[in-house]
Amino acid sequence: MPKLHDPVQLDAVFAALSHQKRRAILHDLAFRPATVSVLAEDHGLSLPGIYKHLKVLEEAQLVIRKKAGRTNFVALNKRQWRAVQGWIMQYHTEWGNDEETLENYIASMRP
Amino acid sequence: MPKLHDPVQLDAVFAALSHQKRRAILHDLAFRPATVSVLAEDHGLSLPGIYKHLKVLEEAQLVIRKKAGRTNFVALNKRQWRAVQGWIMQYHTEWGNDEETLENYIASMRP
DNA sequence: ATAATAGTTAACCAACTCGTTAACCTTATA
DNA sequence: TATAAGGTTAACGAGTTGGTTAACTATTAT
Repeated sequence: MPKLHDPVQLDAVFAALSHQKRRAILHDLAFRPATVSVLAEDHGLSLPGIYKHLKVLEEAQLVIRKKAGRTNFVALNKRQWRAVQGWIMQYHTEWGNDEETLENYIASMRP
Repeated sequence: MPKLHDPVQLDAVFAALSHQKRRAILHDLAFRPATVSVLAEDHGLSLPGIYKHLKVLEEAQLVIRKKAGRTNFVALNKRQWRAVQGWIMQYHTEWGNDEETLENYIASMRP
């Protein structure tokens, strides 16, 4: 599994994912590429509105774009998506009750 | 694997992860719980500074807290962390070159 | 009872976000 | 060539973020 390391990239990726419409756009793009105007239509946004979201997604490298004439196609960047999955999955937390763990820890800290 | 559904929660979780210091705090907490002041010290922040970050993490339910006297202990909320992993991993993208996929798609769209 | 420790809250500020409308550029189409 | 279609850019405004210092509350130690 590929993995992200650059903090600036990670900031950008998670900021991009922190907005419902951008997650919805990615969800769409997971099935098929789309044009800028179709995305605007489908997500109830003005063209400048969708444009900004796409810019955020592109700067996070979560999507790639390709111009064909005056039409601009957008697709999911699977490589980056897998990198995000890699980052998230590197933290394996064991099963167990947090409250209990914290109680024990506090108890162990008492003088 | 548990999974997140509420868009507001997802917004909060990814916004929380979109800041380097908060990711560093979570990284710390993955090993052991800590107090507010120790976290402030370790991450070079004033007490109000760390406090705000912890509030963001707590609202995203990524950490839990427990007061013991005047000391406030913070721990990773493993359940929520696993839920985030679940959300991320539900999108399985097959291996393959995006550029190529997009090229093919554009070609298939041409009149 | 006084003082120190641990944390919280308030107030402030510069920078950024997310939406808008209006103006503009580029590439078809009539 | 003019017009339309598809995108981009600029400018603005309400709201949020991330840090600070100063003031305050609550708990422990002397």
